[in-house]
Amino acid sequence: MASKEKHLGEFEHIVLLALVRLGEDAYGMNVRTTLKKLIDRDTSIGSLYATLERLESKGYVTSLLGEATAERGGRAKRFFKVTADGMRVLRATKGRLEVMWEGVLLTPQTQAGSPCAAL
Amino acid sequence: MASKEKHLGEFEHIVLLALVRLGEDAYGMNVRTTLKKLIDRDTSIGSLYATLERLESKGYVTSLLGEATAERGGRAKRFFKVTADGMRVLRATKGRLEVMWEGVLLTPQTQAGSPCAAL
DNA sequence: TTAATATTTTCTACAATGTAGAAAATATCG
DNA sequence: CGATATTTTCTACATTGTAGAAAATATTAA
Repeated sequence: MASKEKHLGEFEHIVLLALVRLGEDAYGMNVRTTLKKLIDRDTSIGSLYATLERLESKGYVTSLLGEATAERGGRAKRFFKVTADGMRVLRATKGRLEVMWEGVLLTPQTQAGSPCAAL
Repeated sequence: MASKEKHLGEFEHIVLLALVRLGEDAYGMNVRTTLKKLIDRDTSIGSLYATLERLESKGYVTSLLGEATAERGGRAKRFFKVTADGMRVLRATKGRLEVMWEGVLLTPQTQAGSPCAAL
């Protein structure tokens, strides 16, 4: 057959992007606050870690426990890093979305007769 | 609290876009072939209709049975139309994705030190 | 040292979305 | 009518999204 592409879920997509952006500072709680700041998205810790773990089991990210010498209270951070495969699937996902969006108008007052006459 | 946004699932997103593009000719089987042509995505009929129905129950599309006077064999087509709400959620989804993608590099040879050093 | 507090992750459950294929419906044509 | 063509409906299950309590583990105060 054809098309053996892997698809990123909507939230997986977002989380993976947050990890890329955070770079060296990519750990759970930080991803959470980042999503809140950037797109005002509220996510529970459970949702986040479940997704993080699934991304890891798919090989899109790897994780490593942080240094125990941090000067703060609390449990050790777990840092995540997006893998080459993770970047690949991000690229593919973006590409497909771009193709699908091609020519689709978004203005609230879409002109009649256009292929996008929903409004 | 905040952020009462509705999120489109990955496939819902794609299907909604296909419907917009197909315009007057947006019915199940056609969406299927369109997805295959545009992004080489194989979808079973079951997957497609399940999603179409969910989109309708959320108010993102409406549907209407086609004319019985079609000059061909087979069952009547069911045409779908994206609603104003459907367009709204598409816009919102795209906006969030654009924010998340901002500044994220995708070239396979990403330069070291950049926030995107996965490759 | 022990308790209080702070920070982050793990665990457990369930809801929503994605996926598939057989079956049903319904039209034309020989 | 029976064969064939086209499209949708139905039934089931896998994967992803969601949440919050509990656990782990560090610092600081008593």
